[in-house]
Amino acid sequence: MSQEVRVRFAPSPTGPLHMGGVRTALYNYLFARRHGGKMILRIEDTDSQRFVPGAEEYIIESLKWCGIEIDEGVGVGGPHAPYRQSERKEIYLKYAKQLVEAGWAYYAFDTAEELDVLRKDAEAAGQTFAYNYTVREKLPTSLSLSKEEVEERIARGDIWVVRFKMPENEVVEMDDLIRGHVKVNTSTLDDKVLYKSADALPTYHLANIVDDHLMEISHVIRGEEWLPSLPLHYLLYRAFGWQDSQPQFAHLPLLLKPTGGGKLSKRDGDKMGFPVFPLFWTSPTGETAHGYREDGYFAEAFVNMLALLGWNPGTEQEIFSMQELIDNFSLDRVSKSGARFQPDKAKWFNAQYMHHKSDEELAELYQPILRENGVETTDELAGKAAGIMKERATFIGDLWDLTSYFFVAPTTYDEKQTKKYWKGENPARLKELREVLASIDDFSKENTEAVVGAWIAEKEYGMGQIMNTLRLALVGAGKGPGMYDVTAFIGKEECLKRIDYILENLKPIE
RNA sequence: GGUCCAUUCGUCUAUCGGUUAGGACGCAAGAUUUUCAUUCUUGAAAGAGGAGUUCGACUCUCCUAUGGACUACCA
Repeated sequence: MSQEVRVRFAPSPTGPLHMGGVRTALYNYLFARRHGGKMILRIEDTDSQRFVPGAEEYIIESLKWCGIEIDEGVGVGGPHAPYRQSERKEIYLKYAKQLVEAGWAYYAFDTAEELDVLRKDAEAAGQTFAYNYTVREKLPTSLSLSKEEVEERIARGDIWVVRFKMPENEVVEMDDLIRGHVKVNTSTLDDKVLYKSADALPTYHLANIVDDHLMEISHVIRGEEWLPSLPLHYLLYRAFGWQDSQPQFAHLPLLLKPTGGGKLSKRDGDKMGFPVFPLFWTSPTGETAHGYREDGYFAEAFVNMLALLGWNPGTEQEIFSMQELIDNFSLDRVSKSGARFQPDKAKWFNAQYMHHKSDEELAELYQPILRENGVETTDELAGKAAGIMKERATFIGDLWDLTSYFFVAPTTYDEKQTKKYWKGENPARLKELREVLASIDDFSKENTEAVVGAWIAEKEYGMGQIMNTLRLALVGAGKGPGMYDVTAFIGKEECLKRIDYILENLKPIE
């Protein structure tokens, strides 16, 4: 690529960023890094009505959590600052006027209410109202009104908008890096609003093109929902005379609901029992939504899962670090069709990352949970316990259930296991085993296993009966790792204590 | 309704004209095991339909069907 790669992620702060947005950001980031380019974060807050306090901070924190680094933009600054469109307000009017003067746009004085009426009337007549070449010279616009009247209306403070003057019958030919060649006839398009005088702000279309141009964006990688407005954007580049430096476009397939039936939306999450947001979210009105982070997902697993939803490396590798994603990413391996999000797969990815964590990493993550449960222990022991059981866990939060008996002696016993093993000769045998254990000096896993194994063999006892009875005493249930993992972990003294406890406190089943 | 995009196992996907259509998740069975798991092995499971082009089509073209997006003074 001869030209410097500059991509942008340009969310609108209308609420928490959902996972589809995170994926768009991720693909932009991977593409930028892959080509040694820059990743820009621009906040598109041109809709004052829908602005949600806290959303911008949420977006920034989400990207940070995911490891998506911003080179330029809101929060980090850069040569094209400001990167928040509300702070660039004064830039856009000039460009809107430039378009009007060049005959590519015009003023329109309709009120929102008037347009609503026109739409309703058309609907009632079984038609669709389109603001386009068929009506723009009949409605109050600078195309139908005299120059004087237009100036007068503007001067006296009538509200107006600038609309793009969509050519009447022209085929726009476009190229998309993912979809290939696309053609659209402009007659099917309408005259989009580019600028609104009421709040002195541009709409997405104008702000987007102007900023992408000013910020020297080389590639626009965004969701497929923008594909229908691509012809307008092409025409805008042409109207401004910027077609030579126009960015290349790539429209990403959508993320669909697990059930099919539509794109994943902000409301789907809690309804279907999985998070749709990266981070926990509290809206200004107090509503909350689950987040992957708080639900126990590792950022690396979340990113890995998202990366593979709509892109694949062409090999059978599925586990990728961020660096591996960067090294392998390319837009031509992005699929064209929407990808249904599957919560089960997300869990699987998390489990994979869990299994590969070191004891040290696990200790750090697990300690807070141990403390919550009233356990004070060393990082070494926390990590060791987690390490023994990690392969059975999907989330860090699973570990407590899986390892609590390493730290806390059972005082109640699982009913099923009790009925099965706390009967017959087993209690007496456990007493014998206690003495065997008491005589062992080297309580390591290997030695204990050798001594106890030899004893069972010599006595010709049933391995299953002995071990499960011991398990009942030490764990309190029919679960857990190999018995000698437990004995070695809790140590001789604690072992004997737990055996004594069950012998004294649990009545054998007759 | 209109415009545009898409369509391989239930799901995510590989295949870039010639394959027994491969992998992963999930599911089922078996093996291992002192328990619960893990793990391992195996299995079931797909080219939407119809025309063409071609020696040959999942792959190219067209039609149909289905799904989706867009159709705001929202992004």
